[in-house]
Amino acid sequence: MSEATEKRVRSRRLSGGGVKMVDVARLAGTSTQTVSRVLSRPELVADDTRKLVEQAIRELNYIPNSAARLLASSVSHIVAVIIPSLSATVYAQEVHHIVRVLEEHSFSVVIGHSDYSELREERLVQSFLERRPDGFILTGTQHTDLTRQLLRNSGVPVVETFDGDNAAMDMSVGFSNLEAGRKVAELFLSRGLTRIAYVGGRSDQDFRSNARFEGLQSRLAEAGLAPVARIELTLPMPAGDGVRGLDQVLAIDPLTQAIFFSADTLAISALLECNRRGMRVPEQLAICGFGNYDFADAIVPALTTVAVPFEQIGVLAANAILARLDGSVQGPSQTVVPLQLLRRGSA
Amino acid sequence: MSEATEKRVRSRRLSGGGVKMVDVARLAGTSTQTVSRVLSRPELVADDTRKLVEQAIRELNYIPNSAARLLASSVSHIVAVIIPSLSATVYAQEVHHIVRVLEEHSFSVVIGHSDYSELREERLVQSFLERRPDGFILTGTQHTDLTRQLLRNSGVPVVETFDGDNAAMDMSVGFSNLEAGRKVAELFLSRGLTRIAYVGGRSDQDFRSNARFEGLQSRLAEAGLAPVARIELTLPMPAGDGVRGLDQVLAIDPLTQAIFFSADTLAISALLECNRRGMRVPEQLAICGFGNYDFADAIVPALTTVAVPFEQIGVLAANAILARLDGSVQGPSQTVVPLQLLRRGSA
DNA sequence: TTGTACGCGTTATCAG
DNA sequence: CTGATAACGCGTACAA
Repeated sequence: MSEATEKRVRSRRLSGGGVKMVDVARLAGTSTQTVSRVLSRPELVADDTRKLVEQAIRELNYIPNSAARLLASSVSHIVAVIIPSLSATVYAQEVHHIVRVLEEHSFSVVIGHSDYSELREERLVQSFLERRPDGFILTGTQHTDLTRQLLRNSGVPVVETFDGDNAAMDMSVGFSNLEAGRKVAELFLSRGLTRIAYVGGRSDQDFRSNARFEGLQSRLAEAGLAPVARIELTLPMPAGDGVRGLDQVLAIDPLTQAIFFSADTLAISALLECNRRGMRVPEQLAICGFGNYDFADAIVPALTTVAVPFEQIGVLAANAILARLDGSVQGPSQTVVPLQLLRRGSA
Repeated sequence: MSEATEKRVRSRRLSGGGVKMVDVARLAGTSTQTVSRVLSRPELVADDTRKLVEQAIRELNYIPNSAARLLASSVSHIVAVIIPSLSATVYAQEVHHIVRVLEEHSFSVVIGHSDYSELREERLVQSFLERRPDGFILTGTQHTDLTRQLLRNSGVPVVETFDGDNAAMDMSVGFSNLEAGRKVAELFLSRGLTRIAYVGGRSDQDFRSNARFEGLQSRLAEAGLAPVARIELTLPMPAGDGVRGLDQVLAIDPLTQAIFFSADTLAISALLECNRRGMRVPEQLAICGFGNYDFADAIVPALTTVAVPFEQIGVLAANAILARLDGSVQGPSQTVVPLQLLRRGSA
């Protein structure tokens, strides 16, 4: 390989044009230290020197190397986010707002899918830890022991989201899934409905859905109702699974009066299927969803559902990390955001 | 600060427990080089030594520092992905599959939102470049000059997605938006519809929507039809905007026979609104969407739409980066994935 | 198959 | 306000 070729390859890999801080310093006639200061704490540099440096930076198209910065300063400006899947609107929404907030504070977000598996989450944590993130945002409070140990050991701020019922390792921003279930139970009870079913994710995959079921179940039991039928779907659940859930419920009890679906996607597809079959909603079958997604109030009848403030969760989670990093907040914290039952046409 | 406290703080920030390769080497009784080899090319190490090292790694909970690795090897194992917004299902889906594929190859994905702005994209590129990513995946082919220059200069593989009509800077994986428009025009023509409207994003924001409009318009013009009415909505467009688009179209021409919406979300909400108003679809008004989202075929009448293989786009984009990185593919490339018009009930 | 010496690009420390 | 020097933790090249 000729020297020229080698140089080209090298600079390509470096992908910074090969220009580094020394080059800027040389051109500006200062030391690298001053360049560094202009970049991180410009107020400490004399105006003239600063302008000289800034000029040199532009001229050379200098792009700092964050790896070198991390190595020297042990601050990565990275926040690692692990969610079950980006194809579920819920999590996509949450991440959207996390990214939005963190971008404003010049943090980068690296993202990973646990695919609803604690083990995959563990592997991701392990691999993300190599990047020395300044914060972690996880989903739920269910993790392997190793995950907990790794995280605790690393000392990185951790926010667990979507679960306000269980204790968090560090910080948490979530809502009470138990309460969601109870709210829906109340609704059904207030309408005098007694033959009730629940459709959600598999109990070994979706722990937060479990809590919603528990809430529903326990409140109904308090009212003296028989245990509700429960259908467990394998995650991820495409919208069409709502129809399958509906069919399984009706197979168990054709006279079922109400179904609580663990996600609006399921509820909507079930409701539309009822329309198609001529089953009257809510008279013949009441349907309640969870999440208040797009179209929940556009379909006919409009979907009764539990509104979850996904945006707020994302924003608060990001802020929790930021607050811990800038030192304005110190200890653990547990934030529970409110849910709202939206009574519309379907239940 | 006591020495102990100082040490604790330090190790917290390092978030790797402070254990480094030398520590592992020391415990295993080898050199760091051997540890390094065990991590990257285990086959070059004798079985016994390897086991010793692996044992030491476990015992110390050693977590490699990717910044140091990058600094020494100039490989970051990071791919930067920039999309307009994660709250649009399209992009969330695409990213989902990008992440899925890249995770399998132990690449991390950092993600950013351009918010449909070239300038914000430019700033993101600038900031991501500091991390020396091994690849970039962008959306569309519309970028600022600086973005192009920065990217070209860096030598990083770049994939532009969602636009198969325009020339790419390096590689591209997309579909023809022009063709999408033409396909829909054909459909309307075949049904003898002549008063046609288009509802999409603002022309200065959504360039790919522009192309769909062009395709529609030009094909209709070829058939001798008058220019179609065009409604421009400001991005991001919540689903409810479909109704606003519908209203604006009807305000311009109450006798409009067909509308092509630039996204299914808009089309679905408009269609449901038509149902509510008692406007018969497609007899009175034909509706065609774009994207084939969830519920497109669950509503009544089922939505006629253009199916876009978002998953395939994500997978191909990720693979394009990977192929370039492992050297199996060298030059630029332009991949166009096929679209499919799904004729269903609404048009 | 393993070890040694050095460089990667930046920031912290401390002196001036 | 600025500069010299020493880390930061790992991979590469080369030698053994």
